Amino acid sequence: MRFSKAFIPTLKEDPADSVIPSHKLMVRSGMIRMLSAGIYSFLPLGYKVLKKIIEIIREEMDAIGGQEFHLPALNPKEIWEKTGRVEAFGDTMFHVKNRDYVLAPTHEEIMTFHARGVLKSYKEMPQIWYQIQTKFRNEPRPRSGVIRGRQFLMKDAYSFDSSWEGLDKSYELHDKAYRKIFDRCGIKYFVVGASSGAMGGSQSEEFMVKSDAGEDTVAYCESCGYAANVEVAQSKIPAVKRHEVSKKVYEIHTPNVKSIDELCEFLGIDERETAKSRIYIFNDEPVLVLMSGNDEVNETKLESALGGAVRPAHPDELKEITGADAGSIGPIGIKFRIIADLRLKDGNNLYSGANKNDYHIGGIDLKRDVPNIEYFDLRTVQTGEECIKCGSKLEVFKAIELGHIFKLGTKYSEALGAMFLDENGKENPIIMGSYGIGVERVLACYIEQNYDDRGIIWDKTLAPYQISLLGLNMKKEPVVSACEKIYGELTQKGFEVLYDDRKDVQAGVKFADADLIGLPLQIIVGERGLKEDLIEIKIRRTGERLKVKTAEIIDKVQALI
RNA sequence: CGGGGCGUAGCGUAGUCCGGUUAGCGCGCCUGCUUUGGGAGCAGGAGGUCGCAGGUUCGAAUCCUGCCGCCCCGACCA
Repeated sequence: MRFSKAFIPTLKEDPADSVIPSHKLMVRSGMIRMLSAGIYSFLPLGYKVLKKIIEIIREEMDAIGGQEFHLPALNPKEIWEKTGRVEAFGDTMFHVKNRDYVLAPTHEEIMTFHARGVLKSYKEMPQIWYQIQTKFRNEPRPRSGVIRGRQFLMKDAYSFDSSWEGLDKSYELHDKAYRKIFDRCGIKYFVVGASSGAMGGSQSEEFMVKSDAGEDTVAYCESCGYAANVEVAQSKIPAVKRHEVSKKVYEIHTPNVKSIDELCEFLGIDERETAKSRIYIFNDEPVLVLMSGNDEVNETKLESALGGAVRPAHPDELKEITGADAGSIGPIGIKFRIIADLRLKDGNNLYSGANKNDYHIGGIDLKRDVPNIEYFDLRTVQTGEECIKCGSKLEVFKAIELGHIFKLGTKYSEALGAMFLDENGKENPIIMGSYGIGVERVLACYIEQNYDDRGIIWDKTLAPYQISLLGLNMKKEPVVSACEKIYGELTQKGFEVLYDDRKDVQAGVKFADADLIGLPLQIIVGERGLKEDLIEIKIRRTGERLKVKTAEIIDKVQALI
């Protein structure tokens, strides 16, 4: 491609509305432009990369026996009502105004619809069906460029099995395919066990990339590879020690002492001797949640312990419920349900609130004084705690979810009546899995991991072109003819070359654009070098420069790429 | 949806508090000449409903009201 004919609108300055590096660089290098919040147009350069990612995904999906579909994004609302997901998605789903259609945010329903009545025998399974297609989600707050959009490309795949063992196998196949896809794309990722959330189903794993732009928080152990979303992560943090002798319960006047830190300072004790109370509302009933010291309540863990959605009690409800404000609440004298973090199990000689403002209680023995207490893992893991598996230090950080694989089970097949006959002629719901990859996120994450202060750094696999050919002064005949020759030969050999043949552009501008766009190799043809019969090759990633005889340039490029 | 910020030419911005020339600057764009290995120089030029609507005023980018859009933090999130 000749730069003079290409539409690659590069920008010298960062766009004002972008924050993260990948977003800035995609806009600056002319890959994308925003149309509206969370809605991006891919320009030719960006679309070239996207197509390469799609092709890798397609190859690996085909390699595990996947069959590619192309389903409509416009769906009758009725089918979504059958699975209860119109309500489940709520405002996240786009609704068409002048007909009873919705824009599909995913495709479990539609794939199941097609399986229903067609996959009727165990003999026809397993099946893996997938597509690479646009999804629509009315995100309340799109952000980070292409990472969270209202319209985005997803590779979504669905497996249909006649047994749970079959599902395990399909799930394994996807796990392997995903690893190959991300490896081939050159992305450094890790896999975490996750809560399956509103998708339903049992096992699920997320493929994550470490990034400050991420929306998930994960705990990761470098030495053994343990990784888990903080929603479910555990650590080896020691339980509170039970002392041999339990003291008696006694009240302490603690004026203006609100936080655990203040309490520790006031009494000269360690935070491990304290129990913090939080009040949550579950099914319109209050629940007191007791945590050790400054441990944070993990609401996801709390919800799975209780088996339903919770909300923190409002500050003005607290006094009515407990008799005290936040900071003075404790387990003694509470008549409603009390649950505590496992770390506190059978703890004694603890300090907690007295349910009376400005008072705390010491000498609490949970076993003796709070007999109905229930214990669950409720705390949020912190950086520096010991890995639950190997005991090394855990690191907690933000990450972007690139892909997610789920064992769905029979939720959708049951709701939509997708049944098959087994070996015994008995009717059963098809056992399903569902597997997604955010295609633009693969692109954005690659860039997040591969850039410097000059621009993007492409490996040849995803690079929109492999080679930048820079004709430094296109008004000089020797430069032009050398460039044309190289361009012709490389193109003939099947290389994708972006040939900067712009006539009235300064050398500096060409260098800057080449570094910004970031193709792996730059062939630099200038009058100066040609006088000595030399052409320069620059390797974008390392900045290394090689001077090569004109006659050897093609061989050298082939060797380097 | 809560909190904060912003909206002036294709991009980046000054001016807004305290109303008053023809709305300024840099980049980019067009023409000509020069320059040509790391974002050139000179000269000339085009490009603006100052987000939209209403109001106050002799006069509004500037003050008031409403709306829209964009970004960030939070909530939410498959």
